Parts: sequence; structure tokens; C-alpha cells
Amino acid sequence: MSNLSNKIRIIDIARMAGVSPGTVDRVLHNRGEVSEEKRTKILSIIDDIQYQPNILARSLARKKTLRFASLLPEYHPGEYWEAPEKGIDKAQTEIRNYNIVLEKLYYNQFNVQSFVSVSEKLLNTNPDAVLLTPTFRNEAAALMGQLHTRNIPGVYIDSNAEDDYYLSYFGQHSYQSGYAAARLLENGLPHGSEVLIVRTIRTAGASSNQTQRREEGFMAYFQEKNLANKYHFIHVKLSADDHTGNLKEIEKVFKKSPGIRAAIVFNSRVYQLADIFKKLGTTGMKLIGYDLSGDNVSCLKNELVSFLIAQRPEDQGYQGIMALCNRLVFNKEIKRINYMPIDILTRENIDYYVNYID
Amino acid sequence: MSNLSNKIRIIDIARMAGVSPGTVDRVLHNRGEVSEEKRTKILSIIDDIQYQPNILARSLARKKTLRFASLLPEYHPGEYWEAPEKGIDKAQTEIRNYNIVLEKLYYNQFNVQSFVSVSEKLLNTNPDAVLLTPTFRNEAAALMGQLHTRNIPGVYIDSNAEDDYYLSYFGQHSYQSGYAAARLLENGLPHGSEVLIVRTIRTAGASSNQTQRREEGFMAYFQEKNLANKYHFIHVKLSADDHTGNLKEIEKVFKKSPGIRAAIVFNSRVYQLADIFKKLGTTGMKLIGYDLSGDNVSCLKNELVSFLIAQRPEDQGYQGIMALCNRLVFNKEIKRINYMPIDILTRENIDYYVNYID
DNA sequence: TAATGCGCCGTGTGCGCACACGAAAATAAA
DNA sequence: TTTATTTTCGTGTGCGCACACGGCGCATTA
Repeated sequence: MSNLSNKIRIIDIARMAGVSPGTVDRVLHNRGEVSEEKRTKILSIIDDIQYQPNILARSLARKKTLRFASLLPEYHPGEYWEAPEKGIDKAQTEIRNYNIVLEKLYYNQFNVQSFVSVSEKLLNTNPDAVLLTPTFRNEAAALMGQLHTRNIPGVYIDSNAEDDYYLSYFGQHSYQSGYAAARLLENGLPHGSEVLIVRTIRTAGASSNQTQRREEGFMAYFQEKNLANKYHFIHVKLSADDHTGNLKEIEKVFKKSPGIRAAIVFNSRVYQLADIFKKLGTTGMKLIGYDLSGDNVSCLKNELVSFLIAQRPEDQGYQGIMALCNRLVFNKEIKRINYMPIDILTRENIDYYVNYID
Repeated sequence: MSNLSNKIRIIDIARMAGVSPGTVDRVLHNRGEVSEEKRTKILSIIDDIQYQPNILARSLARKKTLRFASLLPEYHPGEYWEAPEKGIDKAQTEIRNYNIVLEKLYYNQFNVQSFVSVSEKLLNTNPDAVLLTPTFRNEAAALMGQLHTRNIPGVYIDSNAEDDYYLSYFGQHSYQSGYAAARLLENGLPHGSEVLIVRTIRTAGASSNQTQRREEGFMAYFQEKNLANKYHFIHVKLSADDHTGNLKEIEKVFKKSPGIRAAIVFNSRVYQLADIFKKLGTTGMKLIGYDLSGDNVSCLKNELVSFLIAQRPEDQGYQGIMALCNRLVFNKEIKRINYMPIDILTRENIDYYVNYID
């Protein structure tokens, strides 16, 4: 279960192999300049004794400071993107001791060109490792390809551009989270109820890949359970900024379909719908949304929202950075796809969830 | 937002104060033998420049290997206590580089005397830090007192003996978790339904403090929402081992109260009740329980159990050890009471929760 | 006055490793 | 054979810190 402290040092290996520490060092770092004969001998010894380098000494002695970079959307306080950055900051303080610095870059999530230009800037700094969010899939994949040719490891968080070159991905299984949301919504909902399904349209005009997958998972639940014909689903598209227009739209929908008992929004803007419900005086509505922005948490506490589905964004940021560190410093194996837990938050458990993050 | 790498070393402080590195070292470690004048001067400089020691160098140079000890219940594979130990193991591999070893001790959770004797053994090894679970509150508190007199920091996980001497506690807010469970149970449950509330009695005869608190929180929900009279609550006590007796007992209850639509068990033995329901052919029952033992997870996946409330036991173990490390190695401030998130698990999100732990 | 003790302080060493430098050995070119 | 070149290897230094040791100056005692 536990082997005692592996106190075998480079110099011990050197003695066993009848060479100098420098030679062992060259083998360990693949720096060449070692005869094949000694090389294989040293390698076999290393393998035999299961040599584990002392990471502390290694980092302390390393001349080069590793430079990590992150590339995230700009945000206002209280918005979703604050969370991953929090995790990144936490990781940063932990790895600073290992002679690693982190430079944070930001792009405008509503402007592709912004992402591209910051990408170039990032490449020019020639970092040792990169963490980014592929809001713009193609452009992100292009960047990842560039990084790959330069042998710079990169990780995605939040969503996945699904190219061939990223080291690791940390994010939610969107489909399954929609499936889980469906279960919560359906539970206790009388058959025959009408269900409002809201999509928020980005300025660009299309909804994100992530929200699409969530909706697919959501609908799949009802299909698989043969419940699709027990409820009536009403799909509505809302604008990201035209609040009065949205209000009117929802009002119209309610006039047509007064039997609506539940609603779901597949992104973090559920608080906007809650606001509309409040203005319209709608009560007794089961409302489900995603992610813990400040507004969403308020709605949950006021019981305007019944459930929020969360995806541990802080963990995504933290683990993303740590994966890079594990790769470059600790030489550990990195799991490529890492789905985060699908967390279910209610008014009753939210306090112990948000306070848990520090 | 981010200050660059604090490259200020002890020798820099020494120069600023016009003393030698050794003197600064004495101040940093409160070893005395420094004049009050220089002491205050050095301290003010340290404060000014926000000196952060290089943990790597510190651990590398430290002569003494720190010895941590854990004291957990014995368990069989798949049982609850496997989880905290997993977290402890994870922490162990992380801190091994810091010149720390961990010795794991176990007691029989159904035998006070076992706990006491292992406690003594633990004290005799004279560890530098201790993590333990206070299954036996008084005896655990006594041990913690002993540790305190020897100036050995100790943390509790799982539950809290609530003495004055522990450094830190990691566990669930039992009351609130019961409250959250009530919400899940009540949601969609027709008024007038009967609700079965099960207590499992330990060999000792009493139910644990933790389960009592959970039940309090559970009942409080209905009181606060003025729902207490909308449902009929049926309290049943089951034995921890007499399965046939339990079966008969539940059968009797159902005969008397055929309107039971939901049930809750306040500990990890919900799978036993699910088993009874299965044998009795009971269907359409909403069943809620606690913790992710292998059996419970199976029940959740088979839809015999609707919800499981979990408390991140791996995190408790991991963070408990890390707290000790933060205290002794990193000199960080430790939060004393740390409530874990109240996680809600369903068939739909369980996979991404359990796989998340590696 | 010399001897002893104590408070205070500086210096030296080594933790395990990365990396630069230069030397030796082997080989190629003259 | 001599010289130049390449391959292969050993040694030395320092990363930032903890800690042991010894020394200086001053007060106390014999």
C-alpha cells in the first residue's frame, strides 16, 4: 500500500552504474552525449529501482522559469467567467513555488477578431503552456494547431474544440447535463403540462454548441422515457440584450399557452427569464437554468428559480492549469477528456456550494 | 491582480536589515536569541515586503521528516470509508515530496475499546499531526485534548466532536442536508401522502448524532413551509443487521399505511430499504438516502433510489490532510469549520460524479 | 584579574537537482 | 605521425532555505 520514502538520488544511480551524476542527468533529460552502452545501463537501473526525482529539488534548481498563459473572455464582476479565473488564480499561487509564472490574456467573447488578434499576441510571447476557452471553435482549433507545431501543450476548459492537438479538456458533458435537467423538470410535473424551452441567441445569431447539446440531452430524456407526448413543448428564442422585446415575446406566448408550468433556459441567462416572470406576475412556475452567476444565485434564493445546473467552473480553471503543471513539471500522465460533475443546486444547498469556493 | 514573482529571499531581508541571514532565520522561526531591536526591525521588513518563503527550498532543507497519522474506521471494499481514505491517499502522494510521511491507523467502528487502544498506540508514535473521525465523540475529544497538550495539530473529518482543541473540521452540515433532502422529497409529492422515515439503530443502540441532525433538518423543512400537516410521517426503526426482522417490520407498516409514497433513510443503509421494497414488490416509491456506497449507487442506477445526498468524503480526507500540511509546512491560515457541499445525485448525474474521483 | 556564563550574532554546510564548462577519449583529417 | 574535430564524460556551482557550530562582547562570580 505504501512504500517508504524513495530516497534514491541521482548520485546513487550514478554510483550503481559506475558513471558520474552528470551522465545520469543527461540520460534523464534526453540531452544526448551519452554512449548507447551506458545509456541503456542507466535506463535499466532507473527502471529497476523505480526512480522518482525529487520535484522540489528539481524545481529549485531549474534555471528557466516556465511561463504559462491563459486566454479567457473578458467579463464584468459577478459574471460566469469570474469563476474559472478564480480557479486559475488558485492554481497560480500553488505553482508559483515551482518557478512558474502565469500571464492572463483576455478576448471579447462577442468578437471573433478580438480572439484572433489576442491569439497572435499570445503566440508571440512564446509561452511554455496555454489554457484557453474555445468560444470560437475554429479559431481556437487553429491556435491549438499552432501551439502543437511549436510543441507547446494546450488545454481547453468550458467547451471543447475537438481538434487533434489539445493535451486535455475540462468541462461538462453538455448532453448529459441536459438529460439530468430534464429529470428534475419532469419530476412531479403533471402530465399534460406545457413546458417552455428558451434559447438565447448570441449577437452572432447562432446559439452555442454547448447549449445545443444540452437541449438535445433534455429532449432525449423525454423520448427515451416515452414521455414526449405527455407534455407539450414550446420553443422560444430570446435576444441576449433586447429585454423589452423579450418581455413582449413571453407575454404573447403565455397568452397562447396558459398551461405552462415549467421552463428551462440552457445557459446562464435564466435570471432574465425569471425577471420577466416576475414582471408578468407568473407564479408557481418550475424554472431551471445553468451556472452560478450572481444574478442566478439570487433568483435561486428568492425561489424564482427552482434548480441551477452547475459545472464547477473554478475546478475547470484550477485543474486545467494543474494539468499543464503535471505535464511539464511532474511528468505525470494526463487524462485527455475530463467531464466535470453535473451539480444540482437548489435554494437549500446553494450556500454550502458557493461558500466552498474560496 | 497579480504581482510578479516575489523573488525576495532571506538574504535580501538580511541585507535590508543590516544583519546576517541566520538572524533573519531565527526571527522567522521564533527561535529567539535575537535582540528585541533587530527582531522588530526584521519583522517590519518582512511585513512590508510581504515575504513569502520558498516552500520548495524550505522543504528541501528541512532535516526532519514530518510524520502525519490518520485514524479511520476499518472497512470492507465498497463501503463508505473507502472514500475518505482515497482522498487521504491522494494527499499523501502530493505531499510526499515535502518530506512528509503518513501512517494510517484503523479502529473498529463498533467497538469503543478498539478506538481507545489505537488512540494510545497513536500517541506513542508521537506524530507531528493527526487526522481522525470522531465516531466516538467523547473518546475522540479526549484524544484531541491529549494531542493539544503535546502541541500536535489534529483535524476531524466526517463529523465533529466539537471540543475546543481541534485545528479544523471537514464535513457536512447535517441539519442543512436533511433540509435539502426534504425539499427533494416534497417536490411533486401529492398532499396527503404518507412518508416513511427510517432510522437505523447501531449495535450500541443509539443513532448517531449526525443522523439525528439530518432528521431534524428534514422535519424543519416541513414545519417552516407549513407543510407538516399536509403529509403523514411514519417513523420506523430498523436494525443494522437483522434483515428478516426488518422485512417483516416494513411489511407490517405497509399493511397499516398503504398510502406511503416516499421514504427517507438518514444514513448509507438506504440500499437495505430498497432491497426490502423490491422484495415486497413496492413500486412508484420515491426513496432518498445518503452517501455513495457501492450498493447505494447500484440502487440509484436501477431507479430503486431516487436521490442520494453526498458529502464529498474524498475531499474531506484530502483537504483534512492538506490542512495539516498547510499548517505545518506552508504556514497558512486554516479555516476551522469547513462544511462540504451538499451534493444531490440522481441516476442521470451519478456517472460523472463517481468517475470524477480518481 | 582571570575565569565562567550567557545573550546575541555570523558563517558554513548540505538538501537533490539542473546546467555550464571544460577535459578526456575517440575519431577524422592533415 | 600530428593536428583538428567530434563524441563522451566528470566536476563545479548555485537554487533558497534550515540548522549546527562557533565566536564575540558583556556581565557575573571566584
